[in-house]
Amino acid sequence: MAILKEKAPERQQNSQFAVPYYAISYDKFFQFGLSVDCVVFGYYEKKLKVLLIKRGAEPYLGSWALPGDLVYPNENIQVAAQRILRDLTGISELFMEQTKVYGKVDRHPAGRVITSAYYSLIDIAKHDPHASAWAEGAYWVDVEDKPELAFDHDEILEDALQILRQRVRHQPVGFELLPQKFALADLQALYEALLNENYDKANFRKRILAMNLLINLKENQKDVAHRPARLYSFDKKRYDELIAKGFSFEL
Amino acid sequence: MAILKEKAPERQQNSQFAVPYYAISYDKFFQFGLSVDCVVFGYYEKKLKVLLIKRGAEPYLGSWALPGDLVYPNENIQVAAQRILRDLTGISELFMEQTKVYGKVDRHPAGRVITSAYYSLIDIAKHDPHASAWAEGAYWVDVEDKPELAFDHDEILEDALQILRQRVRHQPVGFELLPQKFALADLQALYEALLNENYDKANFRKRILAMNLLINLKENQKDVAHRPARLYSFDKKRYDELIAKGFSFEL
DNA sequence: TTAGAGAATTGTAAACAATACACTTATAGT
DNA sequence: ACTATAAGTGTATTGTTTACAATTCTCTAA
Repeated sequence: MAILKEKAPERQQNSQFAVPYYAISYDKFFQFGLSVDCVVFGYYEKKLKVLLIKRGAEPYLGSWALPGDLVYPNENIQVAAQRILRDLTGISELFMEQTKVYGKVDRHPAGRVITSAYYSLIDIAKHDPHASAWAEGAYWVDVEDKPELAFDHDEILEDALQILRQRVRHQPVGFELLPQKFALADLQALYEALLNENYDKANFRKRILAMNLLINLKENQKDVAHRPARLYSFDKKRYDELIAKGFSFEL
Repeated sequence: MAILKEKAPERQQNSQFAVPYYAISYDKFFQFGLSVDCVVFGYYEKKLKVLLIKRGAEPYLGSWALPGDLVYPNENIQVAAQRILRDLTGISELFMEQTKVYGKVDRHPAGRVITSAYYSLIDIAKHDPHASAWAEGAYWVDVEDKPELAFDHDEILEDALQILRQRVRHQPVGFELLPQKFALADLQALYEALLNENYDKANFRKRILAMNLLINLKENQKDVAHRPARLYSFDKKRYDELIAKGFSFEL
């Protein structure tokens, strides 16, 4: 361990556990509220959707917003996030990942509330959202055509979207948005919707299959008016193995 | 805007702005402390370093820790982060980026303190750290050979390291660790140290130059005992232009 | 002044991967 | 059995990456 710089001359101020010289009492530091806001993405009819609520309470009564709630003082953040999504969707084991913290002094009219944002991906067909207590209703809204949101939620959503696009390029999170069994064309359409690009069918298929992350279910689509496609599912076990070996997913 | 689900039956609980049914008062939600912890990376003698302090106050007096401090109730988080690093390094315009929030109920012995972590990259040669008030001293420590840290700082550092590696692959943040003027071999050594890989000198050079993100300074190294290398600097202006056009940096 | 050391820089053939696009196959509906 | 539609396959071309050798430049020390 290289030490490049020795101890500096003493000053006595700003100590984390003593009263600072300009006399703000220690308690003053413990006045923050903490909330979680969830950006829940879904995919439906070739469009990326986000789950929004209409606020049923002040402030911003009646406005559109991301689902979120205050965290209890004895509750872990991750647990709070799961609680909010469980209330909203009825699902308890959701894919969730932290995006960013938002803590502008004036971001919340009720006081200094900092919020930790999470994004989540779910298969819409499988799980319809309920409305919850603090909302008039929960709705799936097209991301491309969303209303203005309360608080700084527009910024939170924008950031989450950017992080989703980044992730989807480098990690196979996209599978969370699809049903368990899907055709390669479904996967391609999803990627095209998410990333706003078009891929060649033959080449997309080859690239995806070359990764060896799909299980061929030896089972075909039903009730389509043309040649039915082969169904696949995502091989999470194999993915974890590859990751452990230092494999990096690309597009 | 597609509405897939209408308003659900009413319940009255958990409201963000009414007292919940199990009678926790509203004030009870505003008891959190907020801190910022900074993971400052530097690069020196072909090793990745991190700036650590030795704590000069309880709790964890005498332990190694990341530099950090409580945020004032009227202070923006980003501002607090800059303040902490300015106290420590004397630099006011540092590259900083949020990594994650840590909020386990018991992570801090003094109460419920959630912390927002930031990482930062600086050119060690240019800026020596001071020790600050709450620390006995600030030291550059080899990341590969670091002591155990106070609080959950081991986890924070580990996560930051992972994020740094991810970033450095896809965005040219690495340049922040180098002096303004550098040789291609310096850049290669930096990448090799960061990512723990070895690159072919000829191919690395071609890949980097093909990106057109370096400015050839038409100026050579001095005082080396062999053919001096051409010096380059990073062309941030051009990078911003490319990004605006949807360019994505790779490795 | 010059030879040798050490690293920078350039060049290139071969291996590999990505792309465009045409072709073949399977099912449902008429 | 014929047509429409989309699934799935094959391949030549082009472009990129890799490995490794050859060359150039400057310093140092004889």
